[in-house]
Amino acid sequence: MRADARRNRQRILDTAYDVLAAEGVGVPIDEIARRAGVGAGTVYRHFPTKESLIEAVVLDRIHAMTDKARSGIDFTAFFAFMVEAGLANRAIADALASGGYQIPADAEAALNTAFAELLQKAQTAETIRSDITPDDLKALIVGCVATARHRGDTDLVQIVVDGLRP
Amino acid sequence: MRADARRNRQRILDTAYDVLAAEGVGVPIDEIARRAGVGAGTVYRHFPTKESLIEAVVLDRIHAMTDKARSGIDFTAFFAFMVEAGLANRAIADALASGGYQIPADAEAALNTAFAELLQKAQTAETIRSDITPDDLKALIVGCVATARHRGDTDLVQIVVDGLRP
DNA sequence: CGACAAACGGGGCGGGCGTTCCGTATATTC
DNA sequence: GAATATACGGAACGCCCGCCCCGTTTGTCG
Repeated sequence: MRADARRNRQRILDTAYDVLAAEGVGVPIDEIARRAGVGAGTVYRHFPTKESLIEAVVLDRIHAMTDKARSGIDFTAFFAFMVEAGLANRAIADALASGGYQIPADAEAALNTAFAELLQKAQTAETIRSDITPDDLKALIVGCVATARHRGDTDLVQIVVDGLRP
Repeated sequence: MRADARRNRQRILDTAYDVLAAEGVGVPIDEIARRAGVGAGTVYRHFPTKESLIEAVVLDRIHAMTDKARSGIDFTAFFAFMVEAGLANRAIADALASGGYQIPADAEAALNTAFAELLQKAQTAETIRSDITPDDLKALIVGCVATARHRGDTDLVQIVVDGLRP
């Protein structure tokens, strides 16, 4: 692979990350190309469809979330972290909420596992109600992101966390 | 106004209600026109823009919500009713969540007042934490709709309601 | 029934956006 | 430095959708 090609690929990824986080998945490819200082054709050479570009960007965030869940973080803090991530990154929120973009199965499975372990630990420690499932939590996070976006802050997340106590 | 014009106007409104509820605001006007059995031109004669048609449909729902709030309903039931309404009607959910479509000021004010009174009563009766504002509640409803849509049911709403107790 | 205004329908226009194409430029190799 | 493969940019294409236009139809009224 030529050096300029590799450089451009990285520039596109970095720019796409910023623009998608700020604007969400509705942003035109031309806009990402313009801000990255390349032509639209160059974007399409590296990522065959718009969807594949978004997938590449989202995948990186999924990995970050998985790492966070495995880092020994406390459950409540992780919940807050996820909501912050959704609030800061419209593309992530869209991808999680609508399910329109499918994440590679192994990456999603890894996140799910790390996620379930964290929940299990919190339930064993009786911090969280035992009748909550990982799927429940994902749905609640999606809801908290919507709430936080509507309000502009994450203050109300505490209410949901309170409701999760045994 | 000619009889056929009035009939068509009503058909368009009824159809738009169904289609918007099912598909959300992204649905093309042509689709609404087709299902109503009229041409697109006819839709635009009655409603000068797409936005004005959506507004007309949403306004009707706002009135229904206001009536419900004034009906002496119990707070928790009203909360559930609002979430159900958002779940059943994507256009309502979009309109509430994004704020992209502005509702006539008097209709919105009436809903807000009825809403605040209901909350006030619940707080006086010590059913709901006293530090919650009407705006907080609206944001939480938006979040519950997102959660419910993601899950397909409203089971998790109880968690938020639990978190609202004093 | 006839005349006229009102309403209808759907083809068409314009703008936006995803995607492709190709003439040009540049990195690499010898 | 020449030859070649690789990559670049942005014009162009096709599709979708909101909105408009106008020839045709239909309701209304004397």
